[in-house]
Amino acid sequence: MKLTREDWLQHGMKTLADEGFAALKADLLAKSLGVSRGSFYWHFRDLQEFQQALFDEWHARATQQVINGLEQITGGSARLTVLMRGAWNASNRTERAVRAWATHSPEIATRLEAVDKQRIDYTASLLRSAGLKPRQARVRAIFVVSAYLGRIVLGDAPSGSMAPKDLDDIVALMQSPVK
Amino acid sequence: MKLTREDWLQHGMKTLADEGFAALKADLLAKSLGVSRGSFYWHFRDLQEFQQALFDEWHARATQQVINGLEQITGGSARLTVLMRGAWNASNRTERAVRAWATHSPEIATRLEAVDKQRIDYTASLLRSAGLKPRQARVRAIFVVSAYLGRIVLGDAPSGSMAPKDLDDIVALMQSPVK
DNA sequence: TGGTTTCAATACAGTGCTGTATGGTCAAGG
DNA sequence: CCTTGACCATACAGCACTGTATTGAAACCA
Repeated sequence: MKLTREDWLQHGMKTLADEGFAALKADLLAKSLGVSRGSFYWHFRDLQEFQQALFDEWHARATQQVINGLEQITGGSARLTVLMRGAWNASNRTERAVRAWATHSPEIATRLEAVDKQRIDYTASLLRSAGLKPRQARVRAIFVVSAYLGRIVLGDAPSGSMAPKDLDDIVALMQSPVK
Repeated sequence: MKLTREDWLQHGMKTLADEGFAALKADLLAKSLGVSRGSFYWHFRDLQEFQQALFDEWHARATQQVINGLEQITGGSARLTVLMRGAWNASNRTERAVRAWATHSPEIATRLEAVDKQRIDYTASLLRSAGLKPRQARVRAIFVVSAYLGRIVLGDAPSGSMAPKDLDDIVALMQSPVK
């Protein structure tokens, strides 16, 4: 079976989502693709290169696309609502796996930190355009992004009981100035 | 050097906090204790037994003590404030390590889920006694606990810029009924 | 057609761990 | 003082994986 580098990455993404980072081994991937590791080491210098590439793939798909997509929506307030709904309703198995991955790979952890920072900055900008003062916007942005990340490590079970309506309540709360 | 089972667990806790779960290997622990693995396998049947015991140790220290300590404070509203401050200001390297650990050990993950559920229930009860309706209390409890967990996986860097005052603002927000 | 490039199979040595088997040491207590 | 039991060292086989070297086969191009 003849494969390309992209086939491997594609399969890597699926494996990451389905079985977690622990399955990102050359021989396991090769076995599940029905080839030998010889193929893997043809397309990638070593495991590290593969994993870096896979992270790039994820980052490109997930974060950038989300931000770009949101830019279409005009109102800053509506953007936060859309963002939160997407974040909390999607099952996000992949992001969960990436997070777990970062806990045992310093390289991934470093890259993920940058992504988180990006998210906080963006959320803060949305809150500012909803009328909050910069300082307050930043504090709440940290809180909101933390909640999003927490929801991911928490899994679907508890947060499953949250309806869109419940979420909107919280979004409204986070946008309201302190009394 | 003559050691007891408790010495091993103690050292395990320190190692977990300092170097993460990846350092919870029989031979690494033995080396850093200045003994051989023979000692380890004297006190513990296998790695799994050691890790289960270590988790119990953590759970006993962390969660139960926190809850018991809070029971001393009378006002439910004050409790939430105290809880949040403690959660957000402590560096919590250990809990971070435990979370990472859970991502690659199904046994630990299962036990940790139970702990999270416990935390949500407790937080919801605090919010109810602050005057929120049960449904709303539960939704916000999930959000608050998520934020706490997210803060842990996020690390200290971003949330370091949050003063106690900022946190109190958020606590007040979470306790206020939706307008 | 034959030669080159592109991709894959196989076999190998090496690493970092696990758990087990067996024997050694030292302190306490008859 | 000699034994027993608690504790540790050492050596071994095994497993799951890595990366490398070499050979093999198919696909494209001259």
